[in-house]
Amino acid sequence: MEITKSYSSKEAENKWYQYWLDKNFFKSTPDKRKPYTIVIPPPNVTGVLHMGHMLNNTIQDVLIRRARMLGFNACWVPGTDHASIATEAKVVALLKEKGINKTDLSREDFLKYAWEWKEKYGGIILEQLKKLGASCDWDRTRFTMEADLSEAVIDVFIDLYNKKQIYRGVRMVNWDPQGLTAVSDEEVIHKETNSKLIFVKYKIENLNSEPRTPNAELANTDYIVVATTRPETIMGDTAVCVHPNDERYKHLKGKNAIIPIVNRVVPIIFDDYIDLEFGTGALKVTPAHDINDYNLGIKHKLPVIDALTSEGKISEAAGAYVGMDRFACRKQIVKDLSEQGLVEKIEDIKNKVGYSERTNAVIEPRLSMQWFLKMDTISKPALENVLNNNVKLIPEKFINTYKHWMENVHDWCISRQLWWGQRIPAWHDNKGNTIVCKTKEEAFEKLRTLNPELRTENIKQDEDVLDTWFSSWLWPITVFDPKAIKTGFKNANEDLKYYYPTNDLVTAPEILFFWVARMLIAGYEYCGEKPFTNVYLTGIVRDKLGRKMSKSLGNSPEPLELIEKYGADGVRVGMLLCSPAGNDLMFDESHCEQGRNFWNKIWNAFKLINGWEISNAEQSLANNTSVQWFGAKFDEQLEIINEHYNKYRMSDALMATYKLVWDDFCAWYLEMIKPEFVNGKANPIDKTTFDATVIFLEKILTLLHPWMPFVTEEIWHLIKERNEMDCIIMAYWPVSGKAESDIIYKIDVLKEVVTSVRNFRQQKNISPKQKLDVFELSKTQREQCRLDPIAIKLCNLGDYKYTTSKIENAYGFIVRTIEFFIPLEGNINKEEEKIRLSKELEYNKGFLKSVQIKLSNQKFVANAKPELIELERRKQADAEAKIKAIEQQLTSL
RNA sequence: GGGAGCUUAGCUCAGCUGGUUCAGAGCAUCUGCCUUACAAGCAGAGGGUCACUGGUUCGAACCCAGUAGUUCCCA
Repeated sequence: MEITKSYSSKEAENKWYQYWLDKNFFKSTPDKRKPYTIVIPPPNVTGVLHMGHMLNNTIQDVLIRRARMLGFNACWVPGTDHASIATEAKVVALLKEKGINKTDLSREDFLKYAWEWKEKYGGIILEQLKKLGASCDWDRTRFTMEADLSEAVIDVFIDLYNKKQIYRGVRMVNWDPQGLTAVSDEEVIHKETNSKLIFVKYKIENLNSEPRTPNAELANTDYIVVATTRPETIMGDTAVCVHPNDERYKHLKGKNAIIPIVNRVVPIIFDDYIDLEFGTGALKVTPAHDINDYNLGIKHKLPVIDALTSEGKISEAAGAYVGMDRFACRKQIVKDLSEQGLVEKIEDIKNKVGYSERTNAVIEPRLSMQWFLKMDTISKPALENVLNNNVKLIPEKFINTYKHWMENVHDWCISRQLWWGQRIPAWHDNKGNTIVCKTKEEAFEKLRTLNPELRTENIKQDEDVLDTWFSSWLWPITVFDPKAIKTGFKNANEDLKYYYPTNDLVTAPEILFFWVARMLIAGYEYCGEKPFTNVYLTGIVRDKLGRKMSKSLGNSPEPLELIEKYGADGVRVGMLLCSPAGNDLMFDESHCEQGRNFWNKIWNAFKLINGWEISNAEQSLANNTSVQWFGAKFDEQLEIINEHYNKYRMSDALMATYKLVWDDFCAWYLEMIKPEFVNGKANPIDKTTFDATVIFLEKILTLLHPWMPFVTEEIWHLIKERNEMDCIIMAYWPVSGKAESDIIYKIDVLKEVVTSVRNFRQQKNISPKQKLDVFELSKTQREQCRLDPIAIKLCNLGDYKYTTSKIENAYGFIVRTIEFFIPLEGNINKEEEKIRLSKELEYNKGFLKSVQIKLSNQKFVANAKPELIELERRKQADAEAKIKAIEQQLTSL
């Protein structure tokens, strides 16, 4: 077959991906084989492929392709989640461009737009994954908001409500004033921020009429100074709090303070919650706007004044600055207080401020009515089964973090004030009754027993939708059988019973709690079984400077452009070469370049083999040896590679494969058997060796396939004509024979001899074309002489000879304990040789000494394992022999 | 403030049960080669006080304690 000079990745990628689809190779249906299952972490439906996805999905594809080759029924389920906040924000923005306000639309109309948007733009990312080579069963593609998955979510809500695990209450929540919704604790990112700490004077009511406390300095003032970073909430203050043991403020017991600006009188309260060291030791208490103040407020029965609106503006209740934005107000109020002489000083401080993960708006603690899931009991199995290793986190270091979180888990705020999502199945009547059930009709029946005059138009469904994670925590169940929530796991469909629990989950540590922990919870709750066995946590993709790659920083390469440039295979290899599990990876394009160079190398190896002419000549002893050696080497490395896979050491598995192919196969094996050129024409190769080599090539291609699916498939089909279903994607993973270590050892020695000769050439500046003779000092002609022709070929030797005595005027070197000579008259600089040999002698003497020290140490001999002592003895003997040889060479100079 | 992890060659990382002079790999660098598969390549070479200080041990990159730097998680 005519082979193109270079491999066209783009052409091959399109061709083979389509071919795999056409032949349904990604498809999985339950059968007699053992399943191997992965559910994709559903990317956000609004998302586009970024480097994190590339890493994550490449790993999944490597695992699934290898499992397929190992003979498992491999099933990788793709899909997307509906991402309430992100999607709603996108749709709102799009509508705004058209001049439409969300508030002008009915819920139904808005959802119509949202679905339109989803159909048109959603799920681009799944198409992009195909470019990467992802072998998902696309027929199984799921979306968290499709009808039956949504129904499962609603069923879960009702079920948990009936089990009294879900409750509704007024709580302090993390409010996103831009997204106009509550977000969960996990969606708040705390960032260190430079802030101003304002010291504000609060006047004390009627202090002057009382006798002054003489020994307290501060008591001489008629005000108390409060330090705050949030002066705009002053209007919501309902107390000032100090520590009961604080000498500075003892005289203020029973007094009131006057809130500046609004001149409201509030009590001064005493509580040991106060940190004496922070600020002035006096705290303004704003129950509506700080969780700690809220708790203080409950304890001291303080009123709550909500001074901010949902949009983060000053509310009517504040009584001043009404309608002003919270940050504008902060500036204005400092200015106004200064003018009134009420600001004592302003300090710069660093504090942590919460930002919304979705909108990046500063989170506002806010009191509101929300739905919560109790986490204390329901989360127990999810913790236990990680601690007892039923579910493995890889790497293990994440168990600590996981344990800590699960032991201190907070109730989960599951309601969101949005429209895009599953609407909470709760129904409220006009008398304040609430019923949780699926339909309005059902709600009517139930509510009427509480409220006999009820009319249907007085029933309103709860306005909120559920947190997106409240859908995706069911993902490993509902992708297979959405009805299983209702029917129970025992009556689940064949798919769920076959594929569940899944095998591996590959995801980012960032969502260990958001998602992984909650899937475990749901899995145990609804299937009585874990949803997956292994959780492989990838690192975060960072740039060379260690910054997280992000759109806003603009430091992320465009994944599809990388694929264009280096081929999907090159990018896959590039990503995985530097990605230890659980550790971040510093991505650099040069890794992709290395990946591309790698497929190029394989392509060329194929081209070489493919170009050979075949003869019927008998196989030479040298070729026979070479074939035997690579067979053994392959088996040896295959076991190592399998071991790396089993321990999820992906980059180690890749590197071992890389070295087997590049070093052992290309650099050594092919050079050993490569036919020589005579008169400008390559000799033919004997058929036995050729056939063995093609089998080796096929075997290394199978090892490479999970990493580089496209180039391996391309070469697979160029090797020979194949049946249309005979594709490498479905080929069997090689089985390791018993690696024959004897031949490996012998070739290792040979390699050292070859390297020594090459080194000699380099040092002496002898052209590779000039033939040299090598003498091995040997009492007997050893059996190893079958290797000699290989050495002759690899070093371009005139001859490989044996000698029983030393050769004068020759360059000498020692491999293991064998002495070699390269005679080269007039070209040996004795002084140089002496220096070189002396260095070697010195090294070996040092080595011998360290061994002797060990062996003469009574405690070592008494405590160390016998094999170890035996090893040390052998080392001693070898070193002594080597020293003797070097000394003899030195004297002969 | 509480907790966890990390620190090994210029860079990115291995080093699994403490035991070869154990200090490794890949990339990068340097030197010599356009040797009819591959310059996206071949052949060689250099490069490190294993963060620091103590301790345990016959023996420590590895175990323990402390210090520094750094990252992450939680509040």
